[in-house]
Amino acid sequence: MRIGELAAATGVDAETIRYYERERLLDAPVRQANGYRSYGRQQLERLAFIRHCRALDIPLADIRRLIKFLDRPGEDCGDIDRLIEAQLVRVRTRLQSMQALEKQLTELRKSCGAAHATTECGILHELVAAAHGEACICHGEFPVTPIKP
Amino acid sequence: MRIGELAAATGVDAETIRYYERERLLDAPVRQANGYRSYGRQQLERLAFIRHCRALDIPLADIRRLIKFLDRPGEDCGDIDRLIEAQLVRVRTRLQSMQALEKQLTELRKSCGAAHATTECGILHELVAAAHGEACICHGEFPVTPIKP
DNA sequence: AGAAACCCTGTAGCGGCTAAAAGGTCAAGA
DNA sequence: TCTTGACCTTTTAGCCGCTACAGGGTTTCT
Repeated sequence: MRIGELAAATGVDAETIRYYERERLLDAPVRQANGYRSYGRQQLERLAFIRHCRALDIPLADIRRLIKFLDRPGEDCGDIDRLIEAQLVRVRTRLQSMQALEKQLTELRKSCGAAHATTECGILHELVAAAHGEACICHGEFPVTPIKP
Repeated sequence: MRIGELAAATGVDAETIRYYERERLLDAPVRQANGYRSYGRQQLERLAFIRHCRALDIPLADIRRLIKFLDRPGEDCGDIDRLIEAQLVRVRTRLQSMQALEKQLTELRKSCGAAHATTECGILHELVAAAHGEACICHGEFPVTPIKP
């Protein structure tokens, strides 16, 4: 299997496959006489494994660790468990901030009334309000108080 | 106000402030005799505006556009409306994929039973299953079917 | 024979910072 | 006065996970 065929079989761009090789997630494959990469079923399965992990948004560094577990089995499963747990925590954290964001933007959009000149735009006014230190639906951590003169 | 004071007043790293200047989100400030940057209240408010937009995850390119609206008011508000709408769409899309991810990882974590050798690790088995083309909770788009020999 | 489709390597770009290197400036303390 | 240390300056490179060239070689189709 050449790289293009592997790409077609997995839906992974050929450039990305070469990138994974550079990043040592895939072993360097055998080369044909002309220098073309040649892949077998094992490499295809490993690539599918990588993409599956990526679909779970697991970082490449963690995938490298998981691959080590695959290659050297019989070791402690707890590390894998912790790795997945950490990923779940990351995802949940981002999920929460995304939810907050969605709420804030929905609120913000409401404030655009019928007016059509930017001077009267509720959205812009709402956004600028933060800069004046007014109470703001989105952004509380660092209220910007005017500097003493 | 020197850059460190502006940083302290807004909670924005001084490096980030210089970065915003390079990216032309902040105007180049007046310099003191010694070459130090000197900021006034206007710059502080602009920085707060930028950070507020960033808290809404609005990309820097869009923030540049919003700043233009601030500087040249009286124009069409519809553009602002569309910009925020687009941001809301982006956020909602990501929110949905985050939710799917959370579900998948929660499922995956369940599959780690009491076994503690990696050979028996349910998580690893589940992850590898994708590579064998088995039905998989997470990853359906490109089922990896073995290559014909 | 020539065009199109594939492959190779190496390098640079994306966004939004963050950090480090290598130096200049200034106020307070020994 | 000298030194320490906190600040400031610039330029440059790194992070992540790709993606997209440029500039070549090879193979396949017509």
